[in-house]
Amino acid sequence: MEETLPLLYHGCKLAKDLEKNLPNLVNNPEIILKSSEEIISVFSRIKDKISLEQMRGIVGESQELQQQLGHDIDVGIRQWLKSSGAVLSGLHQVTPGVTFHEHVLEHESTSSRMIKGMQLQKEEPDIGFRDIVESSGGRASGEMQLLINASDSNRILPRQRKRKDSGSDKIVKRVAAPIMGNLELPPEDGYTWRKYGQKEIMGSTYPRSYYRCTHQKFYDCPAKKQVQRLNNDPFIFEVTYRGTHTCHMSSTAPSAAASLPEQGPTSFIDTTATGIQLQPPFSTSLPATTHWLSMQVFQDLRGVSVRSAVASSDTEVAGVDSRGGAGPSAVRFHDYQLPVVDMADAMFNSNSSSSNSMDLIFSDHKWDSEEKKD
DNA sequence: TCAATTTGACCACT
DNA sequence: AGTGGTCAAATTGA
Repeated sequence: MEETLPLLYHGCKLAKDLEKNLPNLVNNPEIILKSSEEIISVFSRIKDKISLEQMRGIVGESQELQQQLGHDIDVGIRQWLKSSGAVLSGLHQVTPGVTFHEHVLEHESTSSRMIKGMQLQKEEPDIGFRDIVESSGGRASGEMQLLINASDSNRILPRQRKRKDSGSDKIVKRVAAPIMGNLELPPEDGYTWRKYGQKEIMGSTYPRSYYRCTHQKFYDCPAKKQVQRLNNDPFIFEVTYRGTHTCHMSSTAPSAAASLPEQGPTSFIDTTATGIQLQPPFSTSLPATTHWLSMQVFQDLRGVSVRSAVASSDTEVAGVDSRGGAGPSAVRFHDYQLPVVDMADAMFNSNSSSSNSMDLIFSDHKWDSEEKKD
């Protein structure tokens, strides 16, 4: 963990340098792109390291340094949030996200699968969730099919139920609860989900919630997820993903998302003719006309999520959801992501002389080389 | 009015 | 028989 702190400072310095030189780089998108990629790479490494440390912490090691790091970042982020009008409330101790992957093996009991299949993310700088999924031979979600026993087919049933999907891959993630807003709500992951059930689980203090993709009806999207709080830490959600989103594949589908939750934090910046388009680490179900900047990098660092105070472009979060921000899902979405204009303004708006947002974010740190230029 | 959530019941699975 | 996943009617809210 000790080595993470200098890395974090390094990443912050890179971001600050970019901000400082931005006026000179307006006509050099290539340099901006390269610099941005470098920043992302650094923070990605930090995230991986912290996730690994967090995993170790869960199994018993000290989290003092993480808390110290978290405090340092948290102070700056809180100031920034205040400056950008975000609502801050209910701050509590959170633990940065821990990523697991479970490749389910057949003919094993659920509990044994949970233990045997769980893989700690490798401590390699740039390995993403996608790598883990692919290397484990993840299968398509088409396996989530309706199976009816031959003997059952003769029975007169009031309704047909899908067979429990015990054989398909599932991905288990542990994510920190949002530190703001409704703590009862599960963390957002960029997709819109519809809750279809809740169940008390034996041995669990908290009930398990069942969600399926909002677009299941229209696009036959089989993606599902289960969300459950941990017994010993109610601020950590264990999210189990099943099935792969197919809703974004349809030409008429509302999203053109390229990466799935299962495919992990392959964050990148895509500069387009219209400006900067940032790809949320856990994909997006956003229409192409909406540009968002995920706060995942910060959330993964500290378990921080942000409620956007700006409502522009907030409709059609899922494209099909004509109710836009009316539904709880959409509301939760805003707990998680910011419109890119806000974040871009915060990070790159060199004209904001009165309030330098980047300085607010990292105000508690002394930069090792340069003082802030007025 | 319509979509999302809640919740009791049903049913697959072990 | 117990547990967990899903269904669907009822309820809620915009």
